[in-house]
Amino acid sequence: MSSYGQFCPVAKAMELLDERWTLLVIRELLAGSTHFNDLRRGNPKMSPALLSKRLRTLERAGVVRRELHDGRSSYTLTPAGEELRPVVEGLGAWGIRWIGSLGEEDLDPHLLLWDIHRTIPLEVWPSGRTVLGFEFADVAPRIARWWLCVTDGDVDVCDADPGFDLSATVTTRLRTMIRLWRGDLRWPGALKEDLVSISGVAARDVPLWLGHMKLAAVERPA
Amino acid sequence: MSSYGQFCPVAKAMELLDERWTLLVIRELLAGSTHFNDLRRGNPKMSPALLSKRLRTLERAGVVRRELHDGRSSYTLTPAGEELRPVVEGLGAWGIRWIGSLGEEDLDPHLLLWDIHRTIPLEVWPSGRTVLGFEFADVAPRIARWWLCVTDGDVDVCDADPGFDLSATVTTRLRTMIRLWRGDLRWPGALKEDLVSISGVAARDVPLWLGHMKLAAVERPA
DNA sequence: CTGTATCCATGGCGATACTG
DNA sequence: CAGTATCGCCATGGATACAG
Repeated sequence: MSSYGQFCPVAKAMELLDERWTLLVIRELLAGSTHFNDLRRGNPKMSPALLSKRLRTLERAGVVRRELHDGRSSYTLTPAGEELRPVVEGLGAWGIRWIGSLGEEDLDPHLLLWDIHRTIPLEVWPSGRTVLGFEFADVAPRIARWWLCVTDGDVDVCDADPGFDLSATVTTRLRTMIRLWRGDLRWPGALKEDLVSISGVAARDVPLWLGHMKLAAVERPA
Repeated sequence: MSSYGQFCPVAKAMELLDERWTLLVIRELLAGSTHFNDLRRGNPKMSPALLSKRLRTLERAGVVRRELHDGRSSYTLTPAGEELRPVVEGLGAWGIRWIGSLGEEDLDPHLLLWDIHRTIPLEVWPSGRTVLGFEFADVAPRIARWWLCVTDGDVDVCDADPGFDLSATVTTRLRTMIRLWRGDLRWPGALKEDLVSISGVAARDVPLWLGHMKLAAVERPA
């Protein structure tokens, strides 16, 4: 966080915000994560030491507030931090418009399921228990199969078979599933071209159940 | 520019944009600078090697376009780069609202005059030549005196006496002048409290001539 | 669960000089 | 004017282990 030697407000903002991981931590807080390990789950490649350091810096800067509730610490955004929402959303909108290509290293199934799990449109899922399976064709067997268990408004991500009956199973390449989630690819077209297949009694409902990430709605450049 | 290992558009955007100086270079391009040395003037503490590297990275990313006009290279933003304007403006608005305190190292008179020189409201200046002097009380003598020469829509910054008659001279601390320029402080109050004094025949017009930086209009938190 | 403590390698970046 | 070239430091941050 060394100084740029400028009085310009953009420079002063960037002194705090342009350090590696910082805005991604804020993105997680904006998304509603409040606990240390949730923040880690949203940024799995960030070391805990560095996360701790970033949180402390943001707290000193008045962007993050740390509180202790029955021995558990929780992190929330102050009004100053909350005001970074348009900036982070603007960066996301820009990113999805202009950074189209994803490298292999960007395709993390855990991150995909974690993101799906927290923005899923629960209101369109049936009541009772619904289990949705994923099978990714092109990743290591150990992390190729995932389950989403939705039980009366509660969502769980499993990387091991929970044992319940499956309402449907989605089979595709991880890259394809991520492109669908990001809105780079549309469900009808992907199904028609056999880029993805859905089996099970509730196969027709899966696209509706999953939806897209919020930024998927951003228009793309012509 | 190492990868975050995430498909999230915010993360992909930050892979490119969170490197030191990058968004400040883009800020300069958004402000209208097109030549290498103009970009340097806007970021005087950035080494030319690093500026060169950043420009190349941004060009590869499709954000900056480099062109040669009669042997002079010029840099302009592509549509993708131009679309970063709301992000940079958002960061500036956030910065001026929430990062109030400026360190001594942020108070660069050259940067102040350079910024004034390019956003000055020429339409309210008289026709013919007008010369405005600055005297900063609290900086090293070598960089304490500056002149702004406005000649029929052309603005020049001088760090040596141009020799013309002065329409007015502004005398104040550099910090105070910067606070006025940023809109942290208002001219009437500063004059009344003798934080700044203006001498010369056109003394009354100086606040109007100078105006403020654009972000000065941003409302501050209560 | 919520972090701290250490260690270490890397390479980013600052400084300076120089060139066509 | 518009950059390259070179050098070397040190801080950043990645990895891992461990602790209250």
